Amino acid sequence: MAPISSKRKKTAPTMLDVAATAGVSVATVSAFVNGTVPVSTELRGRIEQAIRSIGYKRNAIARSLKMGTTKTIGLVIADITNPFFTDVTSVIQDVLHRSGYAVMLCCTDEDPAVQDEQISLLLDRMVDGLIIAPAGDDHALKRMLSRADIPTVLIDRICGGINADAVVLDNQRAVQDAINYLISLGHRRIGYISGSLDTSTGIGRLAGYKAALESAGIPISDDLIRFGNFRERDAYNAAIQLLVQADRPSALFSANNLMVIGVMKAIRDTGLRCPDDISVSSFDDFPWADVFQPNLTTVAQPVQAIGEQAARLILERIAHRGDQPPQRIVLSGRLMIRDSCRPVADPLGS
Amino acid sequence: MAPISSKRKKTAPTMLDVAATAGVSVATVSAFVNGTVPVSTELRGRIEQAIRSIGYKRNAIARSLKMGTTKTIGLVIADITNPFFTDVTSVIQDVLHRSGYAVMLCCTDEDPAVQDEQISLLLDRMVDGLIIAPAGDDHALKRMLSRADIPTVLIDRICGGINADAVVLDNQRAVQDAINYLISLGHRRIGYISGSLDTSTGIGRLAGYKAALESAGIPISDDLIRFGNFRERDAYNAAIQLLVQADRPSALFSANNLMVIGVMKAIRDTGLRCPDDISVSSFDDFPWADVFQPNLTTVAQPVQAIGEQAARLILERIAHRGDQPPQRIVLSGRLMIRDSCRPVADPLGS
DNA sequence: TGAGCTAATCTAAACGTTTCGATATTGTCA
DNA sequence: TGACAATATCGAAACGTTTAGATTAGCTCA
Repeated sequence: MAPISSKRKKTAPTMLDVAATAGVSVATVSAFVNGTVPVSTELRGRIEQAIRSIGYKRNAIARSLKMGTTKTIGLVIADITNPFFTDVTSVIQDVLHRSGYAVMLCCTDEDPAVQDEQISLLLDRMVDGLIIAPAGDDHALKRMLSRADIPTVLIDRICGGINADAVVLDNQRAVQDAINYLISLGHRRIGYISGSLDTSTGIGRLAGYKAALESAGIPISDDLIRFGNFRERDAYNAAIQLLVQADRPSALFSANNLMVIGVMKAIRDTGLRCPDDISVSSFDDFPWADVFQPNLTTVAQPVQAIGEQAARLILERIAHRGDQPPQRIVLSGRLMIRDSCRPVADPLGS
Repeated sequence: MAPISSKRKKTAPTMLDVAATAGVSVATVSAFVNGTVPVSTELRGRIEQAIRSIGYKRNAIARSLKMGTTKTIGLVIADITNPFFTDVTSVIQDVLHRSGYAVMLCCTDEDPAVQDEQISLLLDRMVDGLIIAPAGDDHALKRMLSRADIPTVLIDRICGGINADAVVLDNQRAVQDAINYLISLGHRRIGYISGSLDTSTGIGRLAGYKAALESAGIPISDDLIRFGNFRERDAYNAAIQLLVQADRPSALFSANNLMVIGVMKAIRDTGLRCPDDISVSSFDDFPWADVFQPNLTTVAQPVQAIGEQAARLILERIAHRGDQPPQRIVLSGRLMIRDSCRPVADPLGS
């Protein structure tokens, strides 16, 4: 007898198979597998044996369909290549896995259009919750979220009109501290490489810069503010513009980690040296910041706490849905003073 | 009339609802939504209208159950915090999304036990394929994979006994080139901070080191080889050991990016300076390597190509299952010479 | 005019679970 | 001994799709 087909469609064993070989009903198998209802030791043994012998594994898809829950969280960030998001992702992933949740990762590349697409993809797949670092202040996003009515927590950035839990930094205060430090070193012409003002972080950080100058009585000049859109390349161009000015700034602050690389390249390419010729500081810390020169003075974000809080919030929100009003958790940055900033040269040598 | 329940269980609209409001059967709706079978313009209009009016979205879970495919790929890596994996993840993510696949991310933290757990999680969720950078050479992993019979591609590392597609680097040659470069600068005592020999990368890179020394006629000394297990902290300790030796090495090579941070910290903490007192080179490049001092000489991996090939292989394997024998793609590293390595000091001043 | 086609639509059975309500099997007590 | 719980088990109906096969309507052509 020839085999029916050489390409046997190997179907994974199901509960039905287990039930058959153990001589019980599928309801009993289900009860045993999930421990929802007591099963006699007799049957328990037979089922256990059957499961082992045919190598049964519960099908999570079928379960999801029936239960209406996928035990999966969608994580939407701008760029997995950015160490800040990487660190946060790492801890979120860790915490959620420990609670039995899987994480679906999506990167928006700071583009609201692809963000909408990605979120739609996650919604289709019926994720139980969404953790989003929103790119831009997008209507489509708001509509989708309010429509889908899904537990959501915003991280890093908030978004007007989205009434969700959020964990963010006190960006204004953090930058203000950093700029105050520069001012305390005698800097008056401080260049600022800003992120996009479509994000709450871009706005908050710039506000911190302005507040610091203002309270020190230093006039705010648009000549000293350039936009790097949180990208290295744009920041490079922005920094070049500031550096070739006749009266160039004595210090530069970059509103995130990606941009400070561009800033340093610009400094190198204009033949300047940091910190000798110009001081530099930036938002976001690096693990190598205190080994490679110049040791950057940065604003470190509490990435561990951000990730933990985000994971906690989404789990709570899933457990209790709309019982409580949205929470907003505001954390503080920490100024890490190293040696990329020098006191401003005193022409009088006093 | 009081409402039945104030907590209306808002159920998402289904195909049945669409069918009802459009006055057609669900089969027709399905045909329209998927474009599998021609539908008259008349009904097409009615269905389109109905979908818009009740805000219908196809339920991907139900679809997956029926179709046996989730359009999801599991990505299993050691550590999302490592820039190498981050870069590769980013491009894999990108390519797969473009093909309509979602990516589920799991981190093993280099621990075979959690690796098994994570893969089991992914298998439960019926991912259509797996891209793995295996941690260790694990039986449980092999058993799971051969049992599950799922399209798999290995990246970065291979694993004896797993007969899957793979995209790896020619680690031996890459390290050999780097060590040859050090030798060409006159170095004879070259310290090596190795990764774990449970991984093919750990083995291949160490082999490169040894091969280079051997072909230069330099004796291989165990005193110059220490294990950093691909972690910063372990590498720090390993480097300290090498640096406090009476006859300390004149150059150090680190087998990955995480470890070289530890190495640099060790150099700093023993009061030495790179490259003046000691030369340093390492596997894996950094985006900032040419702006911060010392500008590290590194072996850059073609991360873009690795990610693209991995994504391509998994898609092909999903499309054609077991038709073709497993492919192994071997890419080459590139030595990026900067200035963390100096010619060895010549005591005779010749 | 009606047999034979084609094309569009529908009916109903899966996919692999969970779970409600029903049934069978005990043991307890009046 | 019969009524009544208390338990353990089972049967079958969902969950929201896809799709094979049946049905219907509209043609063509002998």
